[in-house]
Amino acid sequence: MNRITEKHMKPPVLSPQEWKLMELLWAKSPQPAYDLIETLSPREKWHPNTVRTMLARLTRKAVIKADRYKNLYLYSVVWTREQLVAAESRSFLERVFGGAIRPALIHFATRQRLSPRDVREMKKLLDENTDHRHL
Amino acid sequence: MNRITEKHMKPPVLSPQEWKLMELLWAKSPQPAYDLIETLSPREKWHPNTVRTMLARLTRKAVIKADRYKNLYLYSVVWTREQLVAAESRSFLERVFGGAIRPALIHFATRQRLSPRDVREMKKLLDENTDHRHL
DNA sequence: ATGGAATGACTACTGATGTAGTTATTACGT
DNA sequence: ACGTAATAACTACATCAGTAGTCATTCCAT
Repeated sequence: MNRITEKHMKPPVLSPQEWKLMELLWAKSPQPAYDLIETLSPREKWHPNTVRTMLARLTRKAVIKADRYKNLYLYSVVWTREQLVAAESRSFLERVFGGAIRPALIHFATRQRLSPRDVREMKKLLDENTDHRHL
Repeated sequence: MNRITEKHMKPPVLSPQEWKLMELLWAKSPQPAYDLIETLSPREKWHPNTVRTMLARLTRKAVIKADRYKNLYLYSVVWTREQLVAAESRSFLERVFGGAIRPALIHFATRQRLSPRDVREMKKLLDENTDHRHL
């Protein structure tokens, strides 16, 4: 199997299905294909080969790596969840909000009733991230 | 040209290139293909036929509509920008944050230094969207 | 009425994604 | 040492996105 693991690259944007697989690997890594299939076959109704194909492709794209152990591979993450979230967010902001965070924040803040606790937390975060040199 | 315009459907998720085209149509609608090509060919270096293909596909997907005028079509939007932003956001939240807005807000709020003005505005929005019946 | 430019329609090709079938390899139990 | 079950590897195929070439139609100017 191809094991290109070019580091110091930007993490890529993943497809919806790939995210589901990755969530499992972030929860526990490394894992053999078998375990992932065990989890995903019932939950997502994926054929075992489908899981294997996705693992192979993610490995080729160096999103995960595969270490041989006996007759099987142990798959592990290469990027942290945070790195991939950041990549996905950048891509999303770029497409939808022209790269600007402010309108995105506004969009999300106004889209859903937030509990007073959420609001308190958000305000705290906002304070911590205020740049007072600005303007 | 196919003119399925099934209304009362969920707006679809668009590709990055499609967003660029749509931005022009939201800025001015209707527009003939020619005008869009004029704008996009230099800016995005798209071949005229590429623009036409995208217009045809967007029309088939009922994201825009095409009204014949003489020997050409006038393209106009079917969905508001807000509706498409909402669809894209849902898809993004689903993939990356398991559908939860809170972690997304937190992610964006902590990703960038925000100006005091931004923070004031955000706090105002948060207050307006606090659901006091919560919890 | 006719020919040419503009426009639309159709076709094509590559790469990614989602899904899974088929074949080859390998490690382990007997 | 050998057969078999597990695993990996390879192949397949549809759909969509991105990009653009080619063929068909149509309107207008002469």
